[in-house]
This record gives sequence, C-alpha cells and structure tokens, in this order.
Amino acid sequence: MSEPRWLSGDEQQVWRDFSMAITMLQAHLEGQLQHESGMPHTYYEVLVSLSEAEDRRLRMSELAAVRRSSRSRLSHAVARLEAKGWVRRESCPTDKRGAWAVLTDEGFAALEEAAPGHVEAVRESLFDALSPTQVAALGDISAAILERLRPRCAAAVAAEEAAGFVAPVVELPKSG
Amino acid sequence: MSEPRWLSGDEQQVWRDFSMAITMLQAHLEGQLQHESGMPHTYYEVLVSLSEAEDRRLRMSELAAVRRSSRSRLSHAVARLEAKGWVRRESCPTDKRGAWAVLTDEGFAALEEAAPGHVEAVRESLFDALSPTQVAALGDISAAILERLRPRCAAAVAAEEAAGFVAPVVELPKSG
DNA sequence: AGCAGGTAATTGAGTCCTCAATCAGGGGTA
DNA sequence: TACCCCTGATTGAGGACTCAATTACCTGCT
Repeated sequence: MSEPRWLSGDEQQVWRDFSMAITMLQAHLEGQLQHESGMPHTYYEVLVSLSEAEDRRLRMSELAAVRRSSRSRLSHAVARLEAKGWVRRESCPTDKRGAWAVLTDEGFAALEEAAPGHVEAVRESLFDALSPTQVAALGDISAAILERLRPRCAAAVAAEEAAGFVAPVVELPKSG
Repeated sequence: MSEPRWLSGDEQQVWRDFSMAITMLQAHLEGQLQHESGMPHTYYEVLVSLSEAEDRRLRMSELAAVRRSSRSRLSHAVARLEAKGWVRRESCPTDKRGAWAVLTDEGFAALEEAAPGHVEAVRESLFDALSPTQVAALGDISAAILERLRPRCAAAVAAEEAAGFVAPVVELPKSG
C-alpha cells in the first residue's frame, strides 16, 4: 500500500464542517419528527414512498429499493409501522413469497399531520440558511455524490435495474 | 398555524438528493470503518478528538462538547472503547465527580491503522466526486448550516461557552 | 456547619439498526 | 416429477443510541 492521499488543511476543514453539519442536521430533524410525530425519519420516508406509489402500496423489495434500505431493516420497520396501524401487509397472490406493504388511511393521516412540521424544520434549518445560489450548488453536489456512490451501493444498483437504468459506458477515473 | 411553507419542486429535488446523498455517504463510510477497522464512525471521531487533545486526554464533558455528543452516548461509547483497550478512564483529583478519558497507546495505534483507509474512503466517495469549486462551495454551505443549527443545539452552545464563544447580537431573521 | 440546588457522569430500558441464519416459494433442467 | 439454486421476506442476537432516573459530588447561601 502506498502513502495514502491525506487531506490538505483546507480539505480537512471542509470535511470536518460537512461531517458535523450533516450529523447535526440529521439529528435535529430526527428529533423534531420523533418529538412532534412519534416516528423516526426513516419511517417518515417509508410513509412518503408508499403515499406516492400507485394504490399507496409497494412490494417489500420495491420499497427497499426505492428507499435504498436493506430488506431486513425494512422488514423491522414495516413490522413496527404495522403495529402502529399505519401500514398493512398483504400477501401477494401471484408470488406467494412476496408481500405488499400498503399505507392505511391512518398512516396517510399520520403523514399529513407530520408533514408541515417536518418541511418547516427542513426549511428553517437548511434552506433558510442558504442563498439560492448555494441551494443550486448543493443540488449539483448532491447529485455528484449520488452518482459517485451508485456503483458502490448494491441496493442502488438493484433500484436502478428495476427502473430500467442503464449505466454509462465511461470508466470512472481512478484518479490515483 | 398558517399554511406551511412547502418546498418548491426544485427545492424538493435538492432536498431529496441531498438527504439521500448524505445518508448513503454516511452509510458507506460507516461500513468501511466497521469492516476494515471494527469501529463505528463515532468511535473513530472520539479517538481523533482524544489524539489531538493535550496529553491525549479530555474530561468526559469536554469530549462530549467537542464531539457535540450527549454525555450518555459518550459514557456508553467510552465504556466500549475501554473494553477494547483503546481508552482508559482516570478519575479527576481536583473534582471527584469528574473523569478523564485517556487515549491508550493501543488506541493511538488503532487510530493510525484505521486512518489511511478512512481518508481514502472519504476522498474517493466525496472529494474525487467534486470539482475544487464545488469543494469550496460545500465548505461555505456546511459552515452556514452549522451556524444556523448552533442556537438550536444545546451541546453546541455548551461547547462554545467552554471555548469562550460569544454569540452575535443580531437576530436571526424569522423569514416567514 | 448544614442544606439546597446544580453539575459530572453513569445506568437501564427501550428503539432502530446490522449481520447472519432461516423459511418458503419460484423456475429451470434432466 | 424431482432436483437444485436463486429470490422474497422474516427472524433473532447484538451493537449504538435516546431518554429518564440515579449516584456522587461541588458550591453558594444562611
């Protein structure tokens, strides 16, 4: 192994600030949702994904792919959401191994109730802090990171194959 | 409560990409550290903070403040790091309630061994994906988020008071 | 001195995650 | 049909975190 490509002083500063910022931001939003709506952010996003799906239902593995979540995590999550009455499981007639996760009316109502506080928190802690230029830059940066992470994430690959995504032919520069 | 300030289409796109990007990035780095060095990212950062402190030691509450961590979390973490032999606790002679967390030689060695793989992962998944301009923008964005989050985070306030920080007198614009 | 209230740190229960193991059912081939 | 392997989903154990309660000690007041 050769000498690692250490971060420069500036890079280190950026990384530390970025790392701290996203950690605190996530903790802040997690706390807000947990406190005001009694659900973790992950569960909120599961409800959102279901609410946007056709008939407000998705197969477990589709849901996992959309959310870039492991099946195990999702299984636990849906079990808990089912206990809360926000999601219902239905077995799949065409594939007996399969299961649908279906958003219940109570789940939809819980989401409607949680949403305003959540978006307000997102706005207040993120968008209000940034200029329009910075917001645009953040969009590009996020897209670049996602692009970079895609081949490294099995769940992402599965999600895209399900959606008919075709990977670009160009090689990622190995830049080392 | 008035109508919430919903996100515009563009904002929503940015938020979803950003949220997914940071979640995947953290998961990626967490996995890398856990896999190659057997420690979660939080513990890695605890070791880093100790390694940079004078005599490689900090009081538990100082460490919590530096890391923006709850005392409870830190207590659990240090207990586990102690079990691994990477950190040692010493009771404080001047304040019998207090405790020092001291980085052991084994802990320092573990950090030295973990560092190259970790910075390589950070470089590969973050810096290699961004142009120098984007890196600079990300630095500014992160600083703005941190600034915004500061008054909302009790741990941050405590940390800054410990460091002699004086909050600016200006009001945050309520921008509603 | 004696006490009240605050601070340092830990503890335990409960939640959410990961990982590996498991169960159950498809789908191709001989 | 019988077999094998792959896929969909769940389970349980163990780790990391949160929140609330607790212990131990300091400090200022009377």
